[in-house]
Amino acid sequence: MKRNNASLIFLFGPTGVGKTALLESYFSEGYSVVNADSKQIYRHLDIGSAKPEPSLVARIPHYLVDILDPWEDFSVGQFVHRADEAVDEIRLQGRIPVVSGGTAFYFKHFLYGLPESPKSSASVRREINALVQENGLTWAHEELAKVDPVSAEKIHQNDTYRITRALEVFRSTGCPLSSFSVPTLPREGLTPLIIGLERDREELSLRIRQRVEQMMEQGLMDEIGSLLAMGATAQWPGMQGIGYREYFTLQESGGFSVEEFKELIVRNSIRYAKRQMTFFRSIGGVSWIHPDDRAQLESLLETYLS
RNA sequence: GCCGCUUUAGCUCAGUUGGUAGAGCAAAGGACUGAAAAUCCUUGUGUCCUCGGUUCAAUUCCGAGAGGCGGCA
Repeated sequence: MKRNNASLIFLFGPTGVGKTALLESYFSEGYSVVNADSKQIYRHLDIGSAKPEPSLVARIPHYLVDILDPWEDFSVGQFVHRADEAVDEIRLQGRIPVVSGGTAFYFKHFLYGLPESPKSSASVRREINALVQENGLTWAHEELAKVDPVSAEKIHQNDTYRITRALEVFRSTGCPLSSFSVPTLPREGLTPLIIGLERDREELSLRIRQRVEQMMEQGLMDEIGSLLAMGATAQWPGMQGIGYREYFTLQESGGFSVEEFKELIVRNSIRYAKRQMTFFRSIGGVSWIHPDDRAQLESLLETYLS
């Protein structure tokens, strides 16, 4: 098997599809993994984020796992920069990088490159949030329409997140978000083998259910307990992850039963998996396979790497 | 056994003074310009429990039967 210096593999799929197991059996020899999962970058989120076992990480070098504390901010921009560095380093070692994870947004921008728009500013965002809080979302959308009619047209009036971001960009640059161009083609020299993992709905739901059960057995509650002891709040970026956020949601609404907690995690995971699939399907050039289809996977690798 | 209430979307229930029905939740589909496990959008045909009667027309009224809940025996 010849190793092309430009070789790069993407491995993605919805939560619970079986990415980690596949890494274990196919990519342990001569490969290094670059994590593309927005929650596994955080330390202390081991069980709830379904982080790979230490034994796997010991066998296959992993990059971008455990690089931040769960209260620290991260973004696609940082992901792309750090993933680029990781890929370079892996190649220097004569190994093949496998970008693996479930955050479709990260894959998209890694493949196409970042838009020209500026990175997010926490302080400006805070200001905007305060204004939105005070004057209401309708007002915010109208404000946006004044300074950036193109974005206002595209962003739905209920989409707090995107309205805030668009206003933030205008405030910090004086230019509308829509004036920054978005790349539509893969970056120069980037020709990865894109492997998408897919299972049918019932199969995936069942696996998600089993995995949540397993997380509870592994001590998800204890993990949350120690995060709380560290001062965790629902506002920590890491606490937005499924398996953690449900704790805060249920706390807020009063009651709390383990059964309820598990069911909520299962439901949110299944919904997330669906959103992931929608996003992944919009990425071009993907070879979709079932994780158990060894022959298909082997032939894809063979063809790509020779 | 008797009496009362109840049976409508996967679930909880509205509703039609008789013209074949609609909310919430669940579910399905979609979007994605540096927080993305985030944020947001769209989508409701279902023997209105069954059988019979009245009626131009019944899920709606009447009768019987069946299931559920409660009370009395």
